[in-house]
Amino acid sequence: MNKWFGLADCNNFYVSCERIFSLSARDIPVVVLSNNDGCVISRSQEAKDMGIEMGVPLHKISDYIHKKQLEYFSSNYALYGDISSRVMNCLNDLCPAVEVYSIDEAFLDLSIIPDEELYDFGVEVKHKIGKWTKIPVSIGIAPTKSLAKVANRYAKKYHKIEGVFVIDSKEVLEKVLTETPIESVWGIGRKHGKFLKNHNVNTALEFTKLPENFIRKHFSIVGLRLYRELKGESCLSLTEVTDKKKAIQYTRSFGRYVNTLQDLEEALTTFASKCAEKLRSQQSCTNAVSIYIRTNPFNKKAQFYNSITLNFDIPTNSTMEIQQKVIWGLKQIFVQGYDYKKAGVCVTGLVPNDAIQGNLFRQEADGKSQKISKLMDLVNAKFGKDTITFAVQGSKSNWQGNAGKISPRYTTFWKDIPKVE
DNA sequence: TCTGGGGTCCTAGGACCC
DNA sequence: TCTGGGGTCCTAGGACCC
Repeated sequence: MNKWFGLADCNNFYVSCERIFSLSARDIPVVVLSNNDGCVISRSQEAKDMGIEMGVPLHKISDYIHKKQLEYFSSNYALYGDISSRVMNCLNDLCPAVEVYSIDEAFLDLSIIPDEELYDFGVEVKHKIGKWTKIPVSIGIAPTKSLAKVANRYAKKYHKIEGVFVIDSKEVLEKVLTETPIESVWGIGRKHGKFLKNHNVNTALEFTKLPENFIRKHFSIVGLRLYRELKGESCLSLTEVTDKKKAIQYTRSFGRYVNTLQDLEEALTTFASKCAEKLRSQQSCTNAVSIYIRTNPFNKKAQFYNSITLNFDIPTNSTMEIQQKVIWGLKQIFVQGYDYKKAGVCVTGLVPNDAIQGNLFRQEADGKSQKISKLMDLVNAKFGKDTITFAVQGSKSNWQGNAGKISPRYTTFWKDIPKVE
């Protein structure tokens, strides 16, 4: 039996989510912006055709917006997360095995599908997902994960109508690799792309023709695996169960400049609380918390960056304990006189709740703050996020980011559910 | 005026031990 | 004062991903 991997990838995912509910967004070019309405992170096909690049800042496309040639949305992760899980549920219903790879992508194990039925199977999956969720999906199918990625890109680029492409012969493989620029191969980033081009390697095919010694010499084990996968040898298997996260962070740019210790403290304790919530939801505790604050590198004013990492005697996921460390740490790194633009909290050294080593020299971690955290989770789950927060987190008004045009939480918040009248 | 956020994996190098 | 080699663990930083 041959091994077959599929890669299902939602087209222009965030824009497609917005278009489910916003009829007016269906007929004109649309983009979705990053947090804080900073830059473009998703584009409709029409927006791509206009020449709008991924990652351009809002102010560079404001002309189009003023002239009403382009519509934009602030990002709405509650919506995208919910639509994503619907798409993934469909894939789980339709496919033998699924690995959710990102919010808009999943690898499929299609080895049990007979070779001659792969293409039709892909088309069927695509149609059903379109029908059930209204999200357009492209599917690439090939003998390795890396080649399924290549096939997917090829489907999007050259077979838009059907949206499915199978690499099922040596001839097809050669043709597709010839037409795949090296820098668009999964795992080849900017640095490696440049290096390869300097060595006259411009396509994926040329990469596979390099001698193995060259790969070993200039790339890590990751590059070697990619090399073999592109030649058709499967090195990456499907992983269906996702491990717990090994680090959790929460960082944000501020909506305006912040220069007081108090505002930074409000922001960082809010971020700390988000990290603690995420820790509890995956039943982990953290050994250390890092925080940083920084000015805006894009302006010409004096720049400042500082960070600190603090360890816990006993791993914790209590909001209060993490906040206390953060407040103490901030006092160490804060310097008056700068315009701060961004800050972040990161918890690392995560361990499962049930594997915590006690510290002989300290009493069992304060059970009270654990109980308070749990209670807050319950209340916030029932009445909506941030129903209860700690006073130290303040009112957010001085630092919270901009989200000028966020769509309603159509599918995850009772008040926002569309009504049919 | 206005430029995102959250991850993973790998490697090199230092500290430490025997 | 000189002097070896092998191993582990941890961390910082790089590269990449979506």
